Amino acid sequence: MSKGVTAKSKDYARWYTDVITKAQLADYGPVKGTMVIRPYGFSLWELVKDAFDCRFKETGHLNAYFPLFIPKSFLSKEAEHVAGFAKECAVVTHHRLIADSDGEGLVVDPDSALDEEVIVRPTSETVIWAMYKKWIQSYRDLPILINQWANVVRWEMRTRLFLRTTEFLWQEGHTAHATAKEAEDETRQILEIYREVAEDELAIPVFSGLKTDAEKFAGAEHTYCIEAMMGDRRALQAGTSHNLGQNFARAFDVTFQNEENQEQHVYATSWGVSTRLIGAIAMVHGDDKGLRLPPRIAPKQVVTIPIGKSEEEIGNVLDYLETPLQELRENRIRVHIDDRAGVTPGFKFNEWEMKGAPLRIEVGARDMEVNSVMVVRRDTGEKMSLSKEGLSKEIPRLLETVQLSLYEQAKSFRDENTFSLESYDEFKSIIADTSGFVKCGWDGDSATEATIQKETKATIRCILFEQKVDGLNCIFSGKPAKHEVIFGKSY
RNA sequence: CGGGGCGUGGCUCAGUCCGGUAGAGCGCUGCGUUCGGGACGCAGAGGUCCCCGGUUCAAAUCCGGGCGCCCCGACCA
Repeated sequence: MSKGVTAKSKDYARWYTDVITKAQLADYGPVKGTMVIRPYGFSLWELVKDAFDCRFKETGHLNAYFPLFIPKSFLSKEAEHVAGFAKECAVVTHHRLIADSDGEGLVVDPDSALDEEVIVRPTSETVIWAMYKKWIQSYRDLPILINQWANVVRWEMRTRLFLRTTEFLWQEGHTAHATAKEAEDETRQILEIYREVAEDELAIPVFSGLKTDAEKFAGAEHTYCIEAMMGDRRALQAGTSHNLGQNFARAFDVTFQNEENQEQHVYATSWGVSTRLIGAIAMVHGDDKGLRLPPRIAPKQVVTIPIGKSEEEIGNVLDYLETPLQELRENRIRVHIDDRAGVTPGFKFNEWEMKGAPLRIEVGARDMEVNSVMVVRRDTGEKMSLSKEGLSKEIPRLLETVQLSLYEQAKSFRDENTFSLESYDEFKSIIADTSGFVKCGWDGDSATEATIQKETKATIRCILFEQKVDGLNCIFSGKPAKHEVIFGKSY
């Protein structure tokens, strides 16, 4: 691992790429736009995933798996949905390769063309609703609360590790309900889970709200979202929950008989978060030394680095630490001992800072003499000498402190860069000069939204749940505001 | 798809203008000394200079053609 990363202030995009690759979260795959998630990055993803998965299960959802391949014709059944995804679909047209006539290469066998071409799922609404049609007859079959963890493919032109890759991992929930209210409750319940995981586990403060029609999911009645601010003050959509109404039920003709024996279309929701969240964690918390991971999702919460001049001295340190570290493990703390030989302690300090381990324990002869250990916080860099006996109590407390501190730091940063404005001139200069979020009134007109986007590149990230529209005017038109919204430049 | 740049050891790149033994730093391997903030010495390994063709006694270097990648603009979780 070469030294350091490009300074955040110097080149944010490069800083980000440096951190992701040097912390060994991910690497570029051989096909343009693809990404390898390396073991450290995948461990992080697994912890994020579990935080969501257990909450989905607590609220009655079950995991299932639907196919990667979808008949091309399915995509076209819902008009908005096609328009949204058709232009970025990978299409499978053949099923065989043969040796090239003039050498060693392989070419597509023209005789192997598929009768019906299939697409690689960009999202699974269509296959899932084709199946739900078979499974739903009566109100007794409802609700269906299914989630799947899967990969999807969207053929993007410009990609960035975790933030936008051709293939990515995500979770997509697809539910079917008897009433509009149930579907709406589900959509909101999931959004609340997203908010909770983002804030409590990933330590990322978010704005929750509604997407405008221009920004909503293709095929949804309406879309709720959580929006976060990255370290360069740009917005990142961190999760979306869609109320699909009866759009997909109509497109796939999915009906049920209600208690009054009437045939009705089913109400639907879908919702997702993706590996993009890993990018968000890096951008919200990272600094010029690398990642800073919130303890609740850090693969290694406490990294111990023994210091000594010989194998024997290292052995003594490991003996010294055995009991306290065992106690921590029994307490379900993820403890790692970096006892690699031939690498200096200083190198290890830097490496684990790059990887964002929340706490580091350094132990050498000096500590053993006074029956203590040196503990260093990644978020602040603060070093403290703690008694060996107190560790099993102190470490969990410190991890909590770091968790909260990261959240507070991120929240202060976001709030300092969120401006409540009333003048469009100020709006333009804020967006152009420092970036950041602008909280302001909007007249609800999509033409206004489009013009602002054209002039400033800022989009409405969300219509806030908590609204104060009394006396508020539209930032652009000056007409009475219909909504209070957050504008920002987005990823 | 439009504009710009680049392909040389695992990585970052020099060498190309002006043809003449393929280099540096980092990384890697071995041994020794080190070890509380990215250690040092010695010895080594590692190359289709993107590909194809041409010019030449001789091509990483010149000429022609191709391929690939990166950056900037129009779409996006």
